[in-house]
Amino acid sequence: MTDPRWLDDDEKRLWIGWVFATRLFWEEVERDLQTDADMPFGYYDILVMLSETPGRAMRMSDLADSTQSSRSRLSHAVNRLEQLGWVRRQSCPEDRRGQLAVLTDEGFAALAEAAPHHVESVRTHLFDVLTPEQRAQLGDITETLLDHLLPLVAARGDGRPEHFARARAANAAAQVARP
Amino acid sequence: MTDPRWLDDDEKRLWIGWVFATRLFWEEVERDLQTDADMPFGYYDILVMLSETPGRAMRMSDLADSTQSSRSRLSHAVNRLEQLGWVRRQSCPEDRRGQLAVLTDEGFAALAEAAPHHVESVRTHLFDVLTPEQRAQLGDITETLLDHLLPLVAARGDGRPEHFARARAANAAAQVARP
DNA sequence: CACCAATAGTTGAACTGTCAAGTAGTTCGG
DNA sequence: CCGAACTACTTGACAGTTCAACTATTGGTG
Repeated sequence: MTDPRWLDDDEKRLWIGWVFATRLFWEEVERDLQTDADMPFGYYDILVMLSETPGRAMRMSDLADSTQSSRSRLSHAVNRLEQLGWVRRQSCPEDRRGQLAVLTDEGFAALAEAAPHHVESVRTHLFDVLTPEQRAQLGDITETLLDHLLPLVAARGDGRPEHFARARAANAAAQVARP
Repeated sequence: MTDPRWLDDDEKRLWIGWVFATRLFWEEVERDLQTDADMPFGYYDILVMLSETPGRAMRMSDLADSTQSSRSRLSHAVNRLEQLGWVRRQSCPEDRRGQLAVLTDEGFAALAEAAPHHVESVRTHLFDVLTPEQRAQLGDITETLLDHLLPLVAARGDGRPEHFARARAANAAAQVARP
């Protein structure tokens, strides 16, 4: 690599702040979720996505895409969720390669139990600490980052970005399951 | 839990943007580092921290604290790094419970090789896409988040926050090892 | 219609990280 | 100067992730 563009002091400060903030934030949220509901965020996210789909069922690929997950990861995750009794697999009528992941009543209940804690956690660690102005700015910034990141992911053909719209439209990952 | 404070639509949008942005960002950076240097960010971070310490050696606990790492995690990581020949353990003269992690020449070389790619990756996925104004705002926001998060971590007695200052003062994680 | 590429999903091995428990050395009160 | 409490670090089992390889099915194309 020729002539690396090293960071100057301001940039370093921002970088380190970003590293710590994002990583600590996720540690906190995952930790809360683990404590309150005994599930990792990735599983929570899957349950939410299913809970908000009509029929509470989704094709594996679609589910993978809308949860920022590789197919492999999702497959393993659904194995685990199936074993917990929260999700059930069902083969897809239209496409015999396909599988549907179906949220069970137990899964829905687990989610309904977890959701209020999780929302509280998200508020505590994100919304409550930011001013309205900062929220607006952060919204902008994440927009910008996503404009850069989503095409990258798309280019690798991982699937996913087509589904960001869907994930975004859905309540995805925070609001959920008011019974 | 009584009366959860569900997110409204704007908040949901921000939340989902934040989730995707932070997670995709880290996926990209970790992926780049894996591709270019065949190491996870956590290991890179350890090597950087060592490389910037006089003597290129550090107590395990200090190293853990300055890399956002539990002692256990660090211990495992150093096992791996030792096995790669990049770090060497050495028992600490002043405190016979203590261990020093020492960066080897091979470790330094691996870092020097990785660093330019990594900086480029960080620029590409973060700095280059943001306007100067957005950078300033993001700096502010991460500050704010850290003001909230660091005390939390501290309260759990994980160690760490005392060392944030140090990590910040050091070049930590991006600039590095101009030989 | 037969073939072949692309799609859907799974699996197992290797790796990283977490949690709880364990060892060893230090410090400090009585 | 003895023992209890604390600190430093390690370990082993386990959970989640990735990667590469594999099976089954579908959808063109000649």
